Amino acid sequence: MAVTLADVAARARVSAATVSRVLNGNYPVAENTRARVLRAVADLEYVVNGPASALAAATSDLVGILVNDIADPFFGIIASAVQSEMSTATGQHIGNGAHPRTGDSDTRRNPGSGPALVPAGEKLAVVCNTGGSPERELMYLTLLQRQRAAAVVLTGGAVEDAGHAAAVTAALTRLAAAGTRVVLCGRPPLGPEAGAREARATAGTRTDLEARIFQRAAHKAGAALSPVTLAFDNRGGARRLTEHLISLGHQCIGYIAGPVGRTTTRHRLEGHRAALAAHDIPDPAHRTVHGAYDRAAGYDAALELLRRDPTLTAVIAANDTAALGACAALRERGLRIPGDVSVAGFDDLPFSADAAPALTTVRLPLQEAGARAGRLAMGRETPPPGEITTLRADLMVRESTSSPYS
Amino acid sequence: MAVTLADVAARARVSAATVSRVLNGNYPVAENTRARVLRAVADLEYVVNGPASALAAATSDLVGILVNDIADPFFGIIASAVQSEMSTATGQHIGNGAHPRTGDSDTRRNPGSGPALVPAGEKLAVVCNTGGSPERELMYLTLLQRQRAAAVVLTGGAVEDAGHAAAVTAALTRLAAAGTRVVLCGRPPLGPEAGAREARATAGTRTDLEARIFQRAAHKAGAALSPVTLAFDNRGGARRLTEHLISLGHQCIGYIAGPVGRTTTRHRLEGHRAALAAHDIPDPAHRTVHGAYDRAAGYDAALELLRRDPTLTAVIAANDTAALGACAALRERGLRIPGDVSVAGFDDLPFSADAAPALTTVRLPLQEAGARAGRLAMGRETPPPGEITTLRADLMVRESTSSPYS
DNA sequence: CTGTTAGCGCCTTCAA
DNA sequence: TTGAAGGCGCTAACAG
Repeated sequence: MAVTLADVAARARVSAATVSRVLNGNYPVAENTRARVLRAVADLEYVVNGPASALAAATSDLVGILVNDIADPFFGIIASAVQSEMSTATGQHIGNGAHPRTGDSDTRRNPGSGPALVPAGEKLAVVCNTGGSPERELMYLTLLQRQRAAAVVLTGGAVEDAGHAAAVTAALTRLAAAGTRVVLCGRPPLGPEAGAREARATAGTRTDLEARIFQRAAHKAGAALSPVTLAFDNRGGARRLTEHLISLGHQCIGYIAGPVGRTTTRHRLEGHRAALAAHDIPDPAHRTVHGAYDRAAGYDAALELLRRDPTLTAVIAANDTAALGACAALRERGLRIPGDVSVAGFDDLPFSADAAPALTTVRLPLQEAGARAGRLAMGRETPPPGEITTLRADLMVRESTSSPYS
Repeated sequence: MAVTLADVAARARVSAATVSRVLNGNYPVAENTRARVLRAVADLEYVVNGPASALAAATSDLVGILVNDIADPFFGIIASAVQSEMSTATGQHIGNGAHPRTGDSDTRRNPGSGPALVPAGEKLAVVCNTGGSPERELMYLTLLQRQRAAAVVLTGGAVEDAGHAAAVTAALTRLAAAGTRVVLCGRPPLGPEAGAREARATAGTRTDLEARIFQRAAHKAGAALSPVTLAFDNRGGARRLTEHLISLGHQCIGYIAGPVGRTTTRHRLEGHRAALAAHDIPDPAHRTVHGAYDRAAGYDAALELLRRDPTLTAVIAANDTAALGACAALRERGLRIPGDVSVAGFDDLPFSADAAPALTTVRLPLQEAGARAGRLAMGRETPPPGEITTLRADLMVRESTSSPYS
């Protein structure tokens, strides 16, 4: 059927072993032999059989990046950074649309037509969209283990459910045991404690079966698994944001939280509440509304908050997208921002600075996080001591917030 | 090292073939044998070795989705749709953050802990970010061929360069020859003609080598390759958009085009110019500025257009993101939208409706396109007659455009 | 319905 | 520096 190593070997009049060696560049080969082989490869348009080589070598060049929502730039930015960092060729983002450069770089270019020359060691970084579904997350993890992926990067918040936490921990443990590098990026650390706390928190509603499953997985995982973790300081950022509003004079702040049962949602909400508590500002339950991390949810939530308490002077959303939805809702209600109501978001996605008014928010170093995760996944950067790094979350004050007395 | 089929077979006291059969569900197996095998699989936490099975079966469950910019929701939305359509489990997007449902669905669920049960035939849909780089595009194509991908979906505009077009055509031809399904989504059709026209257009600047390469590839590809194509009506949409502005009374319209050398850029620009020409409105070159498809480019371009011609009454951007950047620039210049200057975009991304003022734009059925591409890639939908479908591009009139006399 | 027998294409010792 | 040979784990005919 397809061209195989043997065909190339025959044409180059060498053994298959030699062809393998020049292709993998991990063994000395005479220069002219090497040239002959390369020519044969080009002539035959030979393309390595990935499965075969992965089988023989017991490793593959697949790297999986799991995201909760690929349509959300939050994840797109992280994934993009992970990928660029992983590509050996320093492929730049050709944003300005310049014609592809044809200059010869250091790397030898493709001689003639035929398949693109893939640098040895090049990884196939792929992003998998879980859509926030625990089942799909586990499925992808299994699928990646099947492929004997070289590395797996999990991004974004996790679902808070003891059973699922245990299952993920188990899956990651298996992956790690199989030699796959595991990196958590913008995701809270794993570990028995995390799961245990959840287990306690939801104990009332959990079945015995779930409890047992969890115990088993937690036990197996034990201290054995502690993947490299890059976490965002969601709590701290949220707290600083709310404190900013408080310092402006706001006392009556509505909070549009993310979906319930997600770590990110909880951490941001905790930060918000910590700020309120620190200033002895009451926080009645009706001032918090949960919703998805999208525009429509922000829109609906803002309306709901207003309905519950028309005296609100500020609204904080769990992310920028929802914040903009909230802005739209407030505007339609005839309220001016920040004149009548201040609005703030979280993440500092690119469009936030361009909104009208520009959105006050919390900047997360998405790019940096992705890049580091990429290097970690490639094994090009040694994990930080303790294996868990917390990334800064800086307050970005812009035009959408002001004093309520103005 | 890892648990293998043989281990499972031994534990279940059956042959490896039998285990394979129950796992792949493509062959009758006695119910109790089947149960025994499944139990062994769970006990041993066995996970299929993907490479090995791909090698033996000469196919894999990998499906690649190539996008130009994963951080751009335009691609995120398409990719997301492709993926959901591909997942056999009707995994919904859990947007409302409800706790994962634990109800037993029709599909048998994971018994106990252990690896997630992956439905037979489940594909691993992965998205590859080319960053708009032709080299990376080719590299990914080769990498996917290596993996013997089941299907490849190319999304978005293509780079217009004879050499590259030929290389892509050649790569896709090889892929198709190897049994990989190829789908073009939101990307203009391939084919010798397309390449040929480009070849002619740029003949002056091309080297003989490139010409020869192209000839060869075009010849090989010939009529042989005509992948299923889903194209957007970029020309028509752009034309209708510009006509809308003209009908409002605008005569002096600035155009912020996308990066040069891209099909999408050219098609939209052509539609714009066709509208102007049809109404005998002059179109001096200085009214068009090229830039990336991002916010910063739109911002800069708007400023440049204004500098060149302060009498502009409208600005059309090649996409929504750039349009919003342009809005920001105009606003900073003290111009009101649409009072002083009308602004329009393209794509109708979710945030466009929420901008202030809501953006007039052209809606592209991204979701629908992605979903169809997904079905096509899975072979679940037969290609339309002629194998090339053009998707509608509907004008969405909102608040950012108005008569220049208002 | 289940077991047996060959490979699938490549990598990797081990010799030469 | 190169060749020869065995096996990686699974699937797909064939038998039975």
